[in-house]
Amino acid sequence: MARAKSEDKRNAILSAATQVFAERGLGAPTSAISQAAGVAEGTLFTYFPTKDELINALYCEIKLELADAMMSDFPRRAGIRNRFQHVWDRYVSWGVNNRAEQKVMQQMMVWGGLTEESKLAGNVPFLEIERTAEAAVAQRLFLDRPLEFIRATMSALADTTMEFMRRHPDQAEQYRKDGFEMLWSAATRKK
Amino acid sequence: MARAKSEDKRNAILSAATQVFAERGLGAPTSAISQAAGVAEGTLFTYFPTKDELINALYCEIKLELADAMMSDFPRRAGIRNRFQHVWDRYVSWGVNNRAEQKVMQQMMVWGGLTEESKLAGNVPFLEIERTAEAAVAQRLFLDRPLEFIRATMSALADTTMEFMRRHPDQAEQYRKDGFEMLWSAATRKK
Amino acid sequence: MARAKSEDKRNAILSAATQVFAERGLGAPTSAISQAAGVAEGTLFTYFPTKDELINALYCEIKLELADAMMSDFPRRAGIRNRFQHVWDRYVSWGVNNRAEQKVMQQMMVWGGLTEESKLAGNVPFLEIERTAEAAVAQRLFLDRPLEFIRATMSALADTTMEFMRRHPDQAEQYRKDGFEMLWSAATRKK
Amino acid sequence: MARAKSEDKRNAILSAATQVFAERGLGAPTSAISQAAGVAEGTLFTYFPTKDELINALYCEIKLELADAMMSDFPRRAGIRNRFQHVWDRYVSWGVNNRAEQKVMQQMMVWGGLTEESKLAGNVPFLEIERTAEAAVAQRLFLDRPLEFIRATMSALADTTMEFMRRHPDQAEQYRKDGFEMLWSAATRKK
DNA sequence: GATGAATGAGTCTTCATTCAT
DNA sequence: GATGAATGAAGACTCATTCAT
Repeated sequence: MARAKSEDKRNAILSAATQVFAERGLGAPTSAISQAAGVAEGTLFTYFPTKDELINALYCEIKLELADAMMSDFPRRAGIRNRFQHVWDRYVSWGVNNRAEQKVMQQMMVWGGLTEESKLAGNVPFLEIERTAEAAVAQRLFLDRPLEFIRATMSALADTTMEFMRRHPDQAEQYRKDGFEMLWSAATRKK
Repeated sequence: MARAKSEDKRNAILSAATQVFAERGLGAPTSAISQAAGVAEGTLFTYFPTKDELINALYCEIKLELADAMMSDFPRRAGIRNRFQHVWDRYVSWGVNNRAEQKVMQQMMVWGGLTEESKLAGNVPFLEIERTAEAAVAQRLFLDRPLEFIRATMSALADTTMEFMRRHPDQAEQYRKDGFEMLWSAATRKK
Repeated sequence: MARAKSEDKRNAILSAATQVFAERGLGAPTSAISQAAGVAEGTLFTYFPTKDELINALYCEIKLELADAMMSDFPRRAGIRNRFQHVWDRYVSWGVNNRAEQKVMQQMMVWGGLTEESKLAGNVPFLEIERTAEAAVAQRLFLDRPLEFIRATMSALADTTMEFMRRHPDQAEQYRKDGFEMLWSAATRKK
Repeated sequence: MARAKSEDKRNAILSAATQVFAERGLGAPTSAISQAAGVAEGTLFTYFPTKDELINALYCEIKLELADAMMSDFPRRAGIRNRFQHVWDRYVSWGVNNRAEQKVMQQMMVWGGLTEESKLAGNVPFLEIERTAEAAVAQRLFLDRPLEFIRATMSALADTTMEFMRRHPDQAEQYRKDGFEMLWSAATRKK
């Protein structure tokens, strides 16, 4: 095979896309992305045949990155609360430190072009959390709600929490803790 | 005087914009909107000088409509929990019954072009809720968090709740109640 | 007849058109003109059925005004040089004091839409000058060139002269005199 | 490297613009130009980012072409009269043979969008004429008028002359000579 | 007659995608 | 594979003109 597709270039494009989309929205031109990535306009299309596929790929990529941040050192043997606490802490930290990624994520969620395939792929890395939640439901610790509902709730509370952590960096730690307490109160069964 | 600018036509355009944006995103062409509204392409621009201004106007309009739905019959004299329950019920009902509006709302929130003016105007009708929340904080019923944080949390939980009410209409009632319990648990101080 | 067309309004439109065209070129929208004239957009079209006809009418109007400035007090009985001097002085003075009109004139001359009719009508008031020139040619005082050529030359030299009078108001008088000398030297036969 | 920007294509566009503008005025649509140039509508904009910049570029181009026509074989060592005669002859010949360019030139002069930069660039090639005129003034051959005044006069007389040469091709030679005599008489000091 | 909202063809410009080099 | 010029289908917006009031 002649010159192989370069992983570096692919990453440069995804990374540029993140920055550009975060600043200008998903409507930003592909030319802005290729420029930011330091490659030619046409090159983008040898890595991603269409803009839509680029966005879908970026979605999966960010989800993977996020999963990596959330799930590394996941305390499989710890109690349920600690496992959730771990996930929560990692999630909001990631969001605060990766604002561009998080902004783009939000835009992708209201965008119309995500394929089912991408959505599914994006969820895979979070199965372990689902399993933990299932356990919590089984133990009658959590309300018996669909897992998706729990995930959506966590996600929503986390977004809000991140926003305030960013705005008030000096109280970030407090917001993170409070946020988790809110989540925990919301999710768990009252006696 | 010549034909006066018709309130009907203005509404037709805003209404068409809601449907079109909900289906195709804010990137949808203005021509699709004028067509859906049954007016000429140019007419749209006699009512809204630019697409951005149309979107901003639509934002204000929907916020107003939502406020109307939420705040009518607001039980000013009831207890705090009842007042929030009222707001919550109205909000999620509105969202379920006005999916297009709600979808467009979500898109506008991640769009980059809302003016500060629009944001301010959009918040005015919700001042009474803010005051109720202030009272709750003062009574040490709610955690002492910024009002904005409380609002954002409510908004986030409501969006999630609506989504599930729509997907499972037969359990809609249950989701609505549970959602409020979650909100209440999240917001109030534990003893 | 019901309300007659108002001469005032017609004049207001022509006057506004002069200012607007001078500032923004003949491409300026008719709406800018009607606004400047203080009439409704549609009103313009009851006085001038199309934009082209407005421009043509304006051409005639300005030519008439110019003729009036140039030919009033024309010294019919004076010598040829004095008669030309009179015309020259009046012409450049008018141009200096009516910059907008003169600017619009220049634009109309390179515009493609003047009708033959307008051009003819515009020339009528200047017949007396032509006749003077004819006399000068007959007396072998002027070179035997077409009258049009003489007029064009005068016009060209005058435009240049005006421009410099405007730029250097303190030497305006000098430029006017010199300009005439140049014209006279250019037009008359050398011995 | 990919296809390089083609000088040919750039020229085709400028050339097409000249024809189209000459026939329809500067208000002519860019689409008419790209069509006349045999390129896609979008291509025009890879060579000239806006219509205004196209017009400015065309202005510079035509001025350069004109300078080339006027200044080649310029008899630097000849007497002042001969040097002017050379310039005059070349100028009017160029104008007669390049009517479209000359027409467009006239339109550009009354257009509002020429940048100072373009105006300056357009004048550079004519510096040698300025120097000749300066010499003539120094020798007290020419009236002591600003160089710009002399240039404007020459330009004005030349435009008139060209017009008549075109209309009466059989007497073109005569008009050219007479025109120069007029210019010379106008410019030089009377004894 | 006067008004100004309504119209829709026309304008400049953008941009995802293709393809010659 | 990489490049960036070429393409042409949109898209937002303008404007001369019409016509309901």
